[in-house]
Parts: sequence; C-alpha cells; structure tokens
Amino acid sequence: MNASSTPRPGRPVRGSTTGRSLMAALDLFGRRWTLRIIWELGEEPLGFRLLQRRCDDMSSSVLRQRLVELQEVRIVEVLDDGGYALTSLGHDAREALGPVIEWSRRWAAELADEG
Amino acid sequence: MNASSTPRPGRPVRGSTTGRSLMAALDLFGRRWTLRIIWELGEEPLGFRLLQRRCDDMSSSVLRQRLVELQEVRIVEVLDDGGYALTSLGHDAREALGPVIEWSRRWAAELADEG
DNA sequence: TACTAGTGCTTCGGAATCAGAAGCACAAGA
DNA sequence: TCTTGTGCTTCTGATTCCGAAGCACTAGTA
Repeated sequence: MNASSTPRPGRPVRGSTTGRSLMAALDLFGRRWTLRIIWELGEEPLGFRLLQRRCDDMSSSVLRQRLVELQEVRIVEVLDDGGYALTSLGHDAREALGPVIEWSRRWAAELADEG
Repeated sequence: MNASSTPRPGRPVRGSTTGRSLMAALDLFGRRWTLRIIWELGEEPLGFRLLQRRCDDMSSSVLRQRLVELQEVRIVEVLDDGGYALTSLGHDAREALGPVIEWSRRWAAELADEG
C-alpha cells in the first residue's frame, strides 16, 4: 500500500499538476470498485466479508486497499463494533450520486432500443 | 479491444432494469479517465490530441480505448469534422455529475482542516 | 477442553490494464 | 517540397487487479 497515492484535493493528482478538487474526486472515483463500495455502504454499515459479497465478491486485497484509501480521505470510517460505515461526508457523496443513478436508468432505456 | 467487455445495462429482466443498470454505470465510470473524459468533452467538442492534452496528457492508447467504449454506449459521438462530442445522453451524464462537483468542494474544504 | 464456523486481513503469483514513447499515413500551409 | 499538426496504432515495461490460500482471532457448541 502506498498511502500517499490516494488522491486528495489540494495536492497534485495522478497526471495532474493543478490539484483541483474536482480532478481529485474524479481520480478517486475512477478506480475500480470505489463507486460501488460507497453505494453499498450507503445502505447500511457492513463488515468486511459481507461488504465483499455485496460487491459481487470482489477480491479481498483490492477491497482492503479501497477501504484504506476511503478512510484516509474521510469518506469511510470504522465503527466501534469493527464494521465499516460512511462518514457524513461519505453519505453526502452517495447522495451526490443520486442523479447518476437516475441517468443510468435513462441510459439503460435508450440502449435497450437497439439491443 | 474486446468490444463486448464494455459494460452495458442488461436487457430488461422480468420487467425491471433498475438494479443492473446502475451497476453497469458504476462499472463504466469506474475505469480510469472515463469520468474525466466526459467532463472535458462537456465544455466543447474536441479533437483527439487536444482532448488528450486537456486530460493531463493521458496515454493515447487508453484514450482511444475509452473513446471507443463511450461510443459503443452512446455517450460520445464523432462529428462530421472528425471531432469528438458528447451525445445528448452524454450531456445528461455530465449534468448528473454536477452534484458530485459540489460535493468535491466540500470534501476539499473538510480535508484542508487537517492537512 | 476441543472442534467448528465465521470474521478481518495478508500474501503472492499470474492476469489484465495502463503508461508512454515511437512512429505511420494523411492533410493543410508555407 | 518541407514543415507542422492531426488521428491513430503498436509495442514494452510498469502498475493494478484478481483470486486462491491461509493466518490469527472470536463466538458458539459440545
């Protein structure tokens, strides 16, 4: 794990010299499974293995990596009982994903017209 | 390029496309540079090399790959003059990203409090 | 006292993906 | 003709991801 590779606003991001917060967010979200993890955790706090199952049995090594990254940037936190949960910031992020979900329905409908 | 590997919302199953279309979207967006490309193309249509520059000089091979994928799922189209542009569906997707941008600002502010 | 089953997490080899330099064919301008 | 810029491909090495295996620990069961 290279901790310093986690994209953060205010600092240069992978392939970026500007460090604009949006680019940091796009980089963070543009990593496999991160969006999905945020989505699944939004429903309810989950333990490691259960969360893994919800994410189509993604590999445990990557899941662990993502969880560390998301903790570093305060989107995910560990509860007293050891479970993983979204922080308030994390919940905001998930809510911000709402329109994306609506869009994906329209997208699905449009693509279905052609097969 | 394996064309069939591009995530698409599944065909309607038992009258509902809801669950799977979101997962397909999360998978599609969870690929490096995809979100960024949609974002940059939202400003205006761009040629290949200019788009590449806007995306922090990402590698041309990956850019080409992403553009093919995004064309397959009707988010990006090629104009008569050869430039790349978002389709109307693509513009909708970019607009759906609006709340994510607002969120990223709050995220930046909160993370700045600690360093 | 086992024994079992579940947990969070790590390790590691191979597979898939990405990065980035190089270069090709083409077009427009000087 | 010579240059410059374009879209795009190909190639090699680096990075990332996958996934099976297994470890240490806990809770329950007998």
